[in-house]
Amino acid sequence: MLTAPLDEDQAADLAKIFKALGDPVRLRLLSLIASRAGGEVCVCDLTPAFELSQPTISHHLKLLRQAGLIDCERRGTWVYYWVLTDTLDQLSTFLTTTHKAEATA
Amino acid sequence: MLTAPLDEDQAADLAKIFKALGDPVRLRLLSLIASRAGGEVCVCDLTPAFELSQPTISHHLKLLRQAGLIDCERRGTWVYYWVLTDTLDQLSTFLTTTHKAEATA
DNA sequence: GCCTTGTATCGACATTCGTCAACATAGAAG
DNA sequence: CTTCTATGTTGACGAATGTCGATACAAGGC
Repeated sequence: MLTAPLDEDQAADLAKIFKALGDPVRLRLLSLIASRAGGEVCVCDLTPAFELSQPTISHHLKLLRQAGLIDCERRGTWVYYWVLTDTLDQLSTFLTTTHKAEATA
Repeated sequence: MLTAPLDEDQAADLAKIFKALGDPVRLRLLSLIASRAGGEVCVCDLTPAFELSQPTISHHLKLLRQAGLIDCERRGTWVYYWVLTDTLDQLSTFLTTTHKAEATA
C-alpha cells in the first residue's frame, strides 16, 4: 500500500486485478500457464485439466486477459496463452511495499 | 504458482485471500491501516474516510479479517485493527515465484 | 440502574459472478 | 465450398456479493 493510502482510482485499478485472481479456477489456469516450459500453453491443454465446460474455461481466460495478467495469440487452429509478468511484478511490489511501509512507520 | 501448478486446495486457499483484495473499498481500508504510523487504526478513523455506511465498513473489515489479512482487538469503547504482514508476504512470494518459474523454464 | 457512543450483526435488496447449453466464428483439410 | 475441429460469444439461471436500515451488543458515564 505504499507509504500513503491508495486513492480511489488506484484502488479501483488494483482491485480489478486482484479480483481476477480471486477465483480458484483462474488461479489454477494462471499457474498452469506460468509453469509450462516455454511459457506458452494451448487452450486444448488447459481445458482437460478441469471438470468444467469449454465455454467456462474460455470465460475465465477472458477475465484473466482483461485484467492484464495474460495475453494470447492465434496460430492456425490453436490459441496460445502466456503470462504477463509485468502485472505480477506490479502486484508483488504493491504487497511488499505495504509491508515495508508498516515496518518503517 | 511455483514451479508446479497449484492443486485445487492450494488454489482455493489462495483465491479466498485474493478475493478479499478484489474490492476497492477493502484495498483502501488495508492501505489506510498499513500506512498508519504505529500500525494500528481505530475503526472510528476508518469509517469517515468513505462515503459508506458504518455497517458496510464493518462488513469489509470482517472479510479482511476472515482472509487473514488483518486482525483486531477491542480496547474499551474502541476497536483497533492492524495488518498481518505474514499473509501479505505469502501472497507476494506466490506472485514472484510464479514469475521466476516462467523465467527459469 | 439508564443513556450515550462505538462497533458488530441481521434481513433485505439490487447487482455481479460462475456455470452451462446453444450457437457463432476461425482455420485447415478434403 | 463444405465439413470438421478448436475457441469464442450469447443468453439464461442460481449463487454469491456489496450495500443499506434496523437492531443488537459492549463499554463508559450519569
